Amino acid sequence: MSRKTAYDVSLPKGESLYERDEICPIIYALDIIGGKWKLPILWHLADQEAVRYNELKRGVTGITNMMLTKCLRELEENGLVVRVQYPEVPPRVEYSLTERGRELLPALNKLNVWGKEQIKYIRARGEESN
Amino acid sequence: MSRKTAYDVSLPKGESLYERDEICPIIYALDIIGGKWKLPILWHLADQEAVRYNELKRGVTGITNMMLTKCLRELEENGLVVRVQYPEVPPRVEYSLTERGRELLPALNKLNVWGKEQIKYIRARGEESN
DNA sequence: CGGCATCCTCCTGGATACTG
DNA sequence: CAGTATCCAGGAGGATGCCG
Repeated sequence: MSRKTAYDVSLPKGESLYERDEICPIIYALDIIGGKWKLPILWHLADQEAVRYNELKRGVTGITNMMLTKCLRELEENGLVVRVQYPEVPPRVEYSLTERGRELLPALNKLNVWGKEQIKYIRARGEESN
Repeated sequence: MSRKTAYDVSLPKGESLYERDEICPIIYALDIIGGKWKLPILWHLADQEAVRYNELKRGVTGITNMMLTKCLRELEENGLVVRVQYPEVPPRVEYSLTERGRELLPALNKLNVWGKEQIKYIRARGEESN
């Protein structure tokens, strides 16, 4: 989805979640962790110290080299992930979450709680229509 | 983005944010509020009691009838928004957040806080490279 | 006023093959 | 082992026009 213009959503002022005429931090955040693979990658990094490229690839089911590399680069650019390359043969590269990356986890956890409730809610709703 | 398979991300068990072999609540949540217009619409509904269709359209800058209608229908299906139609001429339709929709706001607020920090972080980083 | 139908474009992500 | 390069399909979203 293209976000060229949507950051500056104009709204009436007030105590809303964001400030007028600013880029929206939530949309900004979601762009960073958006797409099909960013979250799976982040989770896989979340419960380990450092993970090697192929280890990551095995962990994130179905991802291709292209997408894995691309996502890791983007996460790195945004400072959520660090890449450490060891000068060995065969090559070894390890990825891990930065402090900034870890700071995102509580927010995701909130979403997680809501999402679980939502799943229950939708299921209950589906059954009552049977 | 197609989520046909990505819900069931396989990960080593442990105290990670989600349970193995379950659909991931975070991805589920992000799918519901994802896309270009859902968040702008939700915010616009967040600080009002009830909003009429064209009022909403004026508030969410740049959205077309098609996208507005489509997004509202999807939000309604997921129980975040209610549509109330009044039997008048000319027709009047009002949209508002449900309780479930409001329960999402605290989670978004967390993301908002992180996003603001992230913006500062990225800006600082950009300047140090000048 | 509050939509829906149709057509079209572009961008994300997939498939496949190759390399230092 | 840890990636790149190239090509391609599908779907989200945009433009435009019509309707009860």
